[in-house]
Formats: sequence, C-alpha cells, structure tokens
Amino acid sequence: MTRHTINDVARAAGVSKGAVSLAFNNRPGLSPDTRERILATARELGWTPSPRARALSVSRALAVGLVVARPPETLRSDPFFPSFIAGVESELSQHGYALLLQVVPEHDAEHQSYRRLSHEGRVDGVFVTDLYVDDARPALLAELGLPAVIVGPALSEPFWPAVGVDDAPGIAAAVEHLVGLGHSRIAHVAGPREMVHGRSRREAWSTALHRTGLPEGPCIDSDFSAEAGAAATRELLDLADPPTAIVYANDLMAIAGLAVATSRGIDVPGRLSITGYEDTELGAHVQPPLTSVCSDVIGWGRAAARRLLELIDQRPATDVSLPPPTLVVRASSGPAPVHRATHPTTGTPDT
Amino acid sequence: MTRHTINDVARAAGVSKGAVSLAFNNRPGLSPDTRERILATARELGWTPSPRARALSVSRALAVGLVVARPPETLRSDPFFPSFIAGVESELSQHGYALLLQVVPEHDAEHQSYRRLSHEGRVDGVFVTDLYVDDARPALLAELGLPAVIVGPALSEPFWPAVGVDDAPGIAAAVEHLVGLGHSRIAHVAGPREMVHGRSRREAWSTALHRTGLPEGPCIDSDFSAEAGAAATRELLDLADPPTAIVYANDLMAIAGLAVATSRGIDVPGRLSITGYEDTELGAHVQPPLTSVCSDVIGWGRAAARRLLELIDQRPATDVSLPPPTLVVRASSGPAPVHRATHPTTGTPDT
DNA sequence: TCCCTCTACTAAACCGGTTTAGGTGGAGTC
DNA sequence: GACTCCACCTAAACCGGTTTAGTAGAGGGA
Repeated sequence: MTRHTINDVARAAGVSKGAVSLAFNNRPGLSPDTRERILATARELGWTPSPRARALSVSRALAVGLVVARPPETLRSDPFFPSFIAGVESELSQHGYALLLQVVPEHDAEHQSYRRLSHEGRVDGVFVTDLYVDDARPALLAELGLPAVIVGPALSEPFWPAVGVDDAPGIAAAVEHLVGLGHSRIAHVAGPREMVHGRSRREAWSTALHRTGLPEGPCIDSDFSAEAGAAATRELLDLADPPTAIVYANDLMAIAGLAVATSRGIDVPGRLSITGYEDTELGAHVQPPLTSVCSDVIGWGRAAARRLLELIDQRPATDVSLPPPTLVVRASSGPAPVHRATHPTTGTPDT
Repeated sequence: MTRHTINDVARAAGVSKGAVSLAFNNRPGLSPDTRERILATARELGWTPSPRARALSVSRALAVGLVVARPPETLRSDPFFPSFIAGVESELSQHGYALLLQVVPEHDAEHQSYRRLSHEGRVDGVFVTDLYVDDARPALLAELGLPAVIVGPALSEPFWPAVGVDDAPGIAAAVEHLVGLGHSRIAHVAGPREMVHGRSRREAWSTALHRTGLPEGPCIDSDFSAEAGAAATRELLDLADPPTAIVYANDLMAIAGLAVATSRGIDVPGRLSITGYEDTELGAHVQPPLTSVCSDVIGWGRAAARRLLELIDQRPATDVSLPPPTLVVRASSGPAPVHRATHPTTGTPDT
C-alpha cells in the first residue's frame, strides 16, 4: 500500500483534484456537502497533502530556519536553545511548517548559511539570534528578501521585528534584591559589549543602580563563557575594594565565578552574594544554590515563531506580550557583610 | 531579478532542460564540452537546482530528522546535542541535505512525531537518540520504512545500524584512574536502567571493577538530572560505609553531587573523589574542577550523518571508526584517604 | 548502398499538489 | 423563450526539476 495522492482522493470522492484542493484549503466554491464528502473520503484514506508538492506549487518552502553561529564549544552548555526550539516547534507544527537547523562554527559562516538557505529556497524565513550591535545580518536578510525575526531584546531596528523578553526587569529585580539585602557595592560581569543582549543587561544593571541612588560598582566585560566568567571574577576579587555582590549576565559565568570565590575561601553568601541569569537546571544544584532570573523561554519561542509566520504570510502582527522574567531567590545571595571583613583575597583557600 | 530556473540555463546554453539536468547530476550522455558549457552557463547565472523541485521529482525530501524527546527542562543543560548537531550538519550540507529538528515534550509524543514526519514525507531518514532498552521506536521506524540510525552505544538491534562512541573505554579509564589512586570502594551513580546508555555505562563500571579484582561498590540508579544526581549522592554518603570515590554517568549529576559533598563539608578530593562523563564546559570551572571523560561528539555526529545518508541511498556502510573517549584528569579526583577519616556525614557543613 | 550501432541530445511525461480559465445547469428577469 | 447571473465544479496549465522514450547523425561493416 503506497501513499495515496490527491488523485486517489479525487477519484474516490468522485470529484476533480481541483475540488479536493479547494476543500483542503477551505476556499470558497464548493457546496458544504461536497466539501464534507471530500474531507471524509480523505480521512478514510488517511490522506494529507504532501508538503513537498505543496511547497513546489505554492512556491514556498514551508519551513523556517534557525542558524546558530557559535562554536559548539561555546554552545555546549547553553540552556537557551533547546527550550526556545521547543516553543518554536510547537507553533510551527500547527501550521504545517518545519524547522531547519544549522549550526555553523563562526559568525562569518552564518552569512554564508543565510545566503544558501535563501538562494536554495529552503526556508521562507529565519530567526536571528545573538544579535550584535551593528550586526550586518538584518541588512543582509533585507537584501535577500528573506523575512526574519530577531530573537532578543527589542532594538530600534529598521528592518525586522524583534521578539524578546525584556532583560531589564529581571536584572533590575536582582539588583533591587541585593540592595534590599544591604549591598551597596554591586558589580556586574557583563556579556560582550558588542552583543545586544550583553549590552542590554549591562544597561539594565546600570540604570537599576542609578534608580536606587547607588553608585555603579565595577563592571567587567566578559563573553558569557565559564572561562571568562571565572577570569572576570578573579579580577573583581583582586580589587582593592572588592564588591560585596556580583550580578552575572548568565548562569554559566555565575557558577564559574562561584567556584572562584569558593576556591579562595570566600564565603558565599556570607562575604559575597552572587546572582545569575537564565536559571539553568544546574544553578539550583551548585553549592550554594544560585539566585537567578528565570524567563519563559518556551513561550518566547512560541511568540517568535508566531511572529515569523505572520511576517511570511504578510499578516499584521498580533500583539504578543511575554511575561516579564522573575527572580528566583536561592542561597547564593544574602545580607551584605555588616562591617567589611578582612581583605577577601587574604582568605585561606580551602583547596 | 527573480531567481533563475533550469529553463533559463537551458536557453542560455542552447540546450534542453534535460541536458542541464544530466550535466548537474553528472550522468553519462553528454559530450565533455557540452557538459562544461552548461556548467559554465549555470555558474554565470548563479543557478543551482531548487531542492524543492528536486524533492518532488526524485520523491525524496532531501532532509533528515532529529526528534528530541525530552522535556525541555531536562534538555536544558545537555551539552550533547549542540555539538552533535554541528557534526551532523557539516556532513549533511555537503550532500544537499538539511536537518529538520523537532523537540517534543515526552517520549510518547516522539512516536507521533516520527509517524508524521514519515507520513508527510518531510524526511528521508531519522536519527534515534536516547534509546531505551526495549525501545519500540526501531520497530516503528522499520514498519514505517523510514531509514534510521541509532545514536548511541552499539546494540545488537536487528533493525537499524547504531553509530556511537563506545562508553566502556571511557568509564574504564575513570575506574582505573581511581584504582590507581588507591581507591577500593568505588560507587556509581548510574543513568536510568531502562536507557541503553545508562545501562552501558553501568556495565562498563561493573566490568572495569571486576577486571581489577575489586568488588563492586554501591550503585544508585538515577536519571541523568542534577536533582536526581544530588539525591543519589546523599544516599551514598549516608551509607554506613560510604564510598571513597564516585563515578557518575554524566557531568550534570557529578556537579550536583559535588555540591552535595561540599555542602556537607566533605573535602573533594581529600575524602571523596568524583568523576563525570561528557566533559562539559562547566566541569572545568566548578570547584574543584571535575575529572571527566571527553569524547569527540562532533565527529560522532558527522559519522552518524554519513551512515544515515548511506542508508538512504542504499549504499554499503563505509567503516567509520570513532576515536575512543579520553579521560581528562582534573582536581576532583585524588589519592584515596589513607585511613578512613571520621564518618563523612559528621563533617561540619560549611554553609 | 543499406543496415546497424552508438553517441549526443531533445521532447514530453511525470512527481503531487495549486490555481486559473472555462463550462454547465438552474434560478431569476423581462 | 431568450438572456443574464450565479453557484458549483472540471480541465488544464503550472511550479522546477528528473527521467524515459525517442531521434538525428556519425561511424563501421558487409
């Protein structure tokens, strides 16, 4: 029993294939009972239109693309994508769309990927993640005429809509939480300044501090990796006047930073409070468990997919409002030390 | 300037579209110079055959699928997939194939996914990951006639080839490393007994111990999650005669276990040695850095993709030999305590 | 010269849908 | 009774490739 085609259904229902097509795309021009009869016949035969054939005749790929441009090493411990993709998928599958995934080693290769996806007509639209400030991709995609949705903090980008959870409330919540605990010297280990979500979290930290009237603590530029997070932490702890709290731009750096502090015998949260961002599974299971910011990444993926499909179909944007991220308080943040303890770097390492 | 079609190329080269097709699929029946002329013309026009149209006429999807059936939560911190996908992609793209990704919440939904992918003809083959002992998927895929490659430890599976790095040497290396350090009571925190890679790592641990003549230490079944890894660790440490070393089936559980030990004031590796599996980025940046087993996941992905394409094209299997995993020794493993210290659970917690 | 074979190529069918132009029958109108 | 109009449906073209059947022309052998 080979797979049925539209012809089988047409024959079985005693109509032309055109009629079957009309019925399945519920387009006008069929009497209600003919339509029902066709659908019933199709159901009986277990027939659904072939995306391959549809793709060719509607001149659409019926797929969207996600190009992840990170060296796999950096990508490895990233908790974002799996959840995001789950959300994207749940939306796409309802509309007969599929998700094409590419992982390319470097940023440059990404352009190549987009060009190919577009040129070969493999996809009808793409997601753009990890946006850089002054990123050339939106312009490239505009030039290619490939609809795109930018995944990340909203950006006054002329080309494409951005769908993202605003970082600011989450970071602000972390800062306010720390301020409420009496901290007054709150540092930030930031993502790369060239990346939009690195920058936006940094700015959120800065404005949150200003709002509370506190001076900005030290801020170290980092790159979201554990390695760099550890280095930044060492740098902060080596300061003559080290911070009593550090807000990290992601969990990975925070966990690495936590290890650095612990290895120096610095009690967390007794002498140093730490917060992460992303709320990874592991964050809850390090010692001490990590205070972090949790956002609904699945919902985010769903919203981004919905927007992209709208864009492809040239429908107006429906308003999606993503819930703001929430702060999950765990044991890595606590009251600020009452009086400054001995210089942190002189603490006895316990390794 | 809209995209060119095969007709444009045919006209420009002064041949029929059939000739262009022959040239591009380098099939016999064209004189060398005609072939060259056609290819040159196509190059000039920037034309490449449309996968959409090819897919329809060759009755192939020119895509393969990967269904990941884990709740996004569990998936979040898994370092395996990104690297694996990177490897898969690098192979697929060379053959004009694309990767379709689906993330479904539960194991059951996976069957549904495969059925749909197959029924709609979206893919020509699929990867099967996270295989269960007695997994129904290979049989399902055989029934659907959808070529598949099982990603994971080889299995005497009648249906489909398996491509995987053998767990045994890596786990054995970890065990031998610990034995060499003088440990004689080596526990294992295992993956689920129902999962093939959970079981295979467990067996590797068991046989490695037997080979050295040591008795099996305690073994706790777990589920690869941080939560369960922590619980298993607590259970082990609560034993009347706790192990001096624990071999974990993955890094996530090992890191969580490390946190449990630390929180109880147990010195790692002074009183307890710990090894992970997978060598995640974070493993090198916890305190103490984690000894782990590292395998070439990208190469693995490449090999799996190559095998799947061979299967789809009904070509014989070329032999792929993946390098065995290697043990990366870091500070979480050290010499066994000389004489049994005070009962571990009575150590003073340092939180 | 005729026939045969082989090479190089073309025309047309085909994959399985969508879409468009057109056709038929019945109701409504004068 | 002829004319228009509309609702419903069909036939055929089309998407852009691949594949098959068939043809023209060159070369070889009797």
